[in-house]
Amino acid sequence: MDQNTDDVRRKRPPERDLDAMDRKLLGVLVEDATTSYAELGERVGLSPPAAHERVKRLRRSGAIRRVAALIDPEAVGKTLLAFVHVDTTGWGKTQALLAIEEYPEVEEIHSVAGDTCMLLKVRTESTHALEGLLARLYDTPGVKATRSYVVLSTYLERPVQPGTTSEWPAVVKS
Amino acid sequence: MDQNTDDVRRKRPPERDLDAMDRKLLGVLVEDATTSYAELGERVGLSPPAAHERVKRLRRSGAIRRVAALIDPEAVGKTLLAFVHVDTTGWGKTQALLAIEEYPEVEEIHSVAGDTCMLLKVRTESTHALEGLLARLYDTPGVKATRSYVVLSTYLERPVQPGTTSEWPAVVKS
DNA sequence: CTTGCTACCGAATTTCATTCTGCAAATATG
DNA sequence: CATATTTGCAGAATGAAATTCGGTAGCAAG
Repeated sequence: MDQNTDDVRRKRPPERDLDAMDRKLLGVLVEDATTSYAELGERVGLSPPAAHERVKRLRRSGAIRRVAALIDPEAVGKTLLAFVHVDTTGWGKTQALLAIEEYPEVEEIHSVAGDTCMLLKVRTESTHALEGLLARLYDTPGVKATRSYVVLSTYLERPVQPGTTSEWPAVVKS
Repeated sequence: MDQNTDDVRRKRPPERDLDAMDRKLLGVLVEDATTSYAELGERVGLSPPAAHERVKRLRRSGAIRRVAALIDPEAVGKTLLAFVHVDTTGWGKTQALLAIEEYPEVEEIHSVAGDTCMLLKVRTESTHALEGLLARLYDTPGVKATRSYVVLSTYLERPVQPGTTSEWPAVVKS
């Protein structure tokens, strides 16, 4: 086998679909990724090495993007959360978008269908800092207008859930 | 000095402010929480036990809420993301809110200031599933109206960042 | 029936998290 | 100013966990 440097993962995406066992593993790891493989295996009915093997595959396949420490925004002074709708002059990878990506207060950037173009999730230390961000936005070429929704309380905020088997009964058989 | 029951850290929240070193540690752990303490220490200029000690404190103090596996939504079939504005009849911990919290598609619930009451971030497998969720919302007591913004592309999506020292020069001296 | 492959288990190995023991600087105390 | 007291850290020792290593059962293809 010549092949370029034993580069194993010749095909990333088609790494087979997730089965119920994978979902269970993801369910545990989403809640607490520090769970030992011993306990992990016990929780889903697998030996530690088997659990490890599957988790390794989930990481390689990209189903698990990464493992991250989730920070309390308050602890780092980010006390203000807001959603900002932005109207721009163009679509796609515009100059405005490239600029906005660099702003550290911005956590999310989506283009949306509706009466606006872009939707930002931003976190700042104060209303004053938010004003500063908005000022920068209006100075950004391509930004026409913005509309902000300041969050008063957050009742729920959780990462992507794996979902249960019962949720996808209508799978396309192809 | 009477000591109240050896209770060391008598107060959880005021566990001292984060210094630059803590920020650096958080910066690394937000990107990859599987980093070993050896490498972690090397990256920030600390011995493995010292790094461990500080991270332990960050966990205890709540600055690190938890460590989680971040899942690729596509991998679990959640191909559709939308933000849903909801107008309700009341405020705060209403009956509607309690019901919505149970919907597995809902990732975030915020109450916001603006021309709406609540803002949801929801992820479903299809437009059809979104319709199902909206139907459930309208059946929920207290829900008056909804307005949805369907996400076409996501350009940026990252967890809470620790921020750099240079970002808070205007700290209140008290 | 044989071969090749996949997913698993139990045991062995190695790596790393965690603990322990001073030590030094900072801070408080007299 | 001198002396306790505390805090944060490094190096070594310990223990637990990740990871590796055969070996086996189930299954599809030849």
